[in-house]
Amino acid sequence: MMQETHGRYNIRVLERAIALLSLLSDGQAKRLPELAKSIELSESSTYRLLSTFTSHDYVAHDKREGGYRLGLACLELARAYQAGSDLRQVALPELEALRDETSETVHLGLLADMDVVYLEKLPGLHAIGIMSSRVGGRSPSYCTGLGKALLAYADPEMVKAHFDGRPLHPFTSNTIANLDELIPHLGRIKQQGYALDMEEHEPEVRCVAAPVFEANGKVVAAVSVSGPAGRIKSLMDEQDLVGRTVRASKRISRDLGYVEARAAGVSSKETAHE
Amino acid sequence: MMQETHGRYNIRVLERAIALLSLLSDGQAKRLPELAKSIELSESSTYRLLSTFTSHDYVAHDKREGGYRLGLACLELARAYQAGSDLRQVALPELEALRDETSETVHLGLLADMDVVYLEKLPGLHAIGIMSSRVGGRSPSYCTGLGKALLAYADPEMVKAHFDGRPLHPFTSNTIANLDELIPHLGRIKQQGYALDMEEHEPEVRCVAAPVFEANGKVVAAVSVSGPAGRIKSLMDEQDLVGRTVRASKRISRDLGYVEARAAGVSSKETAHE
DNA sequence: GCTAGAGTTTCATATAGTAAAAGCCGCTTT
DNA sequence: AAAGCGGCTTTTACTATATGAAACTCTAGC
Repeated sequence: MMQETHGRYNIRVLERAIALLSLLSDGQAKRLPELAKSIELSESSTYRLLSTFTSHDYVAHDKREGGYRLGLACLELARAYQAGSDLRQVALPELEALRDETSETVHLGLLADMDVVYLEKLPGLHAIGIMSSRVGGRSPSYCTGLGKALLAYADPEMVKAHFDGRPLHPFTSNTIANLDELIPHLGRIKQQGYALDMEEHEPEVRCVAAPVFEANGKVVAAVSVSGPAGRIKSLMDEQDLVGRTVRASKRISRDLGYVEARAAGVSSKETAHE
Repeated sequence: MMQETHGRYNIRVLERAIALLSLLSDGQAKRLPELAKSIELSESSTYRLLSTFTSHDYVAHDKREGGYRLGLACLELARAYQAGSDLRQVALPELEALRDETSETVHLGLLADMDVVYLEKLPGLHAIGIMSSRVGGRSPSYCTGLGKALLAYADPEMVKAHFDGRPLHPFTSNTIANLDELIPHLGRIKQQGYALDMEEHEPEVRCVAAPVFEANGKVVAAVSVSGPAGRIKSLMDEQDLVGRTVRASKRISRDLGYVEARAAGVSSKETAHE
């Protein structure tokens, strides 16, 4: 009657159970009393939640240093999620081709709560451990190639509403840390059909990104190629990196059932480009 | 009073909720009536479970083809699990070094229900998409390098009990598909400290694997290098692949706090080899 | 050996998950 | 079109079951 966490007719215990998983999602082992306090539940009840999770390996009790952590079943869930993802299945061959063409790191990502979440990462040949992104991990959207490509096609009102008031942290001197600048910038990205990240998140790292459309015409994901500023610049100048990236994203879109230019009037207003 | 699913004092709803996730873990989208039938719950209650999961993105409702799938939160959980895993953190640099030395695919895995589960995979330079293993995925243990290295150090009674009666599928003509052969074979692996997979799971694919010990002396994982039979043979003959693999696994063990030869009598019987 | 703090179990009570039933789409069928 | 169907959503009344308090165990530290 006060804290309407989410949804409308959800099951309480499950909500709390999920809250527990979220608490454990920072990777730190946590003790029972702390967890109980955090989800505002008695220790005995919290114990039973953890216990249930533990017997299914979603949570593990760390004998060594005490406390609870996430368990192996979490990994297995993710593999299952990926196995069931049409998008990933369809995109993978194109991503591999793009990586092979460029030798740079290729990402597939989507927007979740206005953050970028990485769905797939194919490390470039030279970039073994240097890129910090991880599949399932998040990055800010307003200052990354993937993020901007996705924001450009999101509902502008939603974008404004989300970032309004929220400070845009200027990671580098190139970061567009101002909503009034960002909005028209996104407009331009939508016009041209691709986004660039000119060292806006990390110095010396640049990136080219393009949106992926699903059959209903919505943008569901984006593809990017990123690497050291110098090499990305060369690839853009000499190898048509932008074109390659856009073409890869279009092939994925096509394989998802998207048809680019719907010709005549099936319904009244389609492809309302600008 | 009849079906004691697991544990002793677990929370019913959570058990059912977890059962739902398991059902969805084959990647196929499933419809409400089917799910309800499978977990033996009314559709309305099943709906509320799914609904709760959905509002937290653990489950997604597939508009296109109908039915429910796993959601994005599953991916994010896995990333969190990996972030919190000491083992993975410690092992990663060594795995990278091993991959760079050999240019072949390197795996880190552990035993779960007598199967191998992959914790990490670093694809070899030449083996882009050819190896089917995925992080979080499973493989049989009795016919893989990782699996045999792990089984060799597991409780022999457990191993026997698990495989007894269960047919060992002969994937290739080299597969040890017989428990009476397998047990002594595992004994030899334990003696020599490493395992070989001589095309026992897939033809033309060989593998060298070695166990990783944690501080308390238990084997928690294993490391492997695998690739095409010819290249693996060359690496073994000319580059001491076995030695490299064993040394990498020992470095990881050391970094986990394991001390190889405990000298004098702390307790009565330590390092009870054989 | 004693204390403290984490983890575990028990039990009575009321909360909250349950099934049934009815309503709501978006299909296909007639 | 209208009717029928199947998957999904919402409501309601009932009671199974999750809950907190309290008692208990276990380990580690003083």
